Amino acid sequence: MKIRTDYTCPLEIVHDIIKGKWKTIILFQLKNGSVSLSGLEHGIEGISQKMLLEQLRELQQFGLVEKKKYSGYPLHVEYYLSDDKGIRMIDALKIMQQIGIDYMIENGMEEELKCKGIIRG
Amino acid sequence: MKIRTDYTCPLEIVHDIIKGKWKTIILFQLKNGSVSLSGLEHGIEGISQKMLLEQLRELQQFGLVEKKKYSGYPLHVEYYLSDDKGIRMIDALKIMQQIGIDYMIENGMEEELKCKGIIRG
DNA sequence: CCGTATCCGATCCGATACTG
DNA sequence: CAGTATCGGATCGGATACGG
Repeated sequence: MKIRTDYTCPLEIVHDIIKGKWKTIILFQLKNGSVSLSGLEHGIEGISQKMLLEQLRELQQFGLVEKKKYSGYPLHVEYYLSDDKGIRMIDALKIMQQIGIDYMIENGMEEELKCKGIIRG
Repeated sequence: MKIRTDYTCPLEIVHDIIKGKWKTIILFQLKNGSVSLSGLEHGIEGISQKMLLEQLRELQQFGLVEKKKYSGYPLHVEYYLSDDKGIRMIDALKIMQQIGIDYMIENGMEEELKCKGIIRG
């Protein structure tokens, strides 16, 4: 993805930052600290390596995620949220997640939440 | 759009709620009170009527937006944010908007913001 | 003014194969 | 373990025409 330089509205950027099937999930996976690529791949059910890397690259370009490489073999990198934009995006996503939880409860999908340990049974 | 009933993760819902090019912008247009369809169409540059109606319908299905019809001619309806999910989504979007503003400032797009009156020049 | 339907190009994303 | 490249089906979104 080529990053645009002609945004005229902050919400356009917001859309580009979070669009796609996986970005919000990837960000949430990072909210408790840095994770390796394979850790993310393992933690996110159904994602392909291609999508994971592609979306991580975009999140880095927008300054929400950073990467640290450790030298030596086997290769090892860690992805983590940036102090400013990344952390604040989590704050916003937590509000949205609660909206999603409410929606699930209102629409009879409470059991799935209990299974995942998101709410108490 | 057929609404799913098999969500297993609240963030999936979040994604469905905000996905698409226009949803965040539509929600923001409603943050100061109810607006008619034509008002929205006028206020959102570049949106087609088809997309506007389609996205409004989805936002209603997720419980973020509600609609009131006034009888009489010419036909008149007003769209507005729901007290619970709609308002809270705006809280989240405001945080995200600020991230977008920061991004624009950091990347030399400050002038556009001043033109729109989002920040002071 | 409000809302629906269809056509069609652009984009997204999953599968797969390959490199360092 | 980390990352790139390509192909093809599914979905998105703009234009346009039509109906209440």
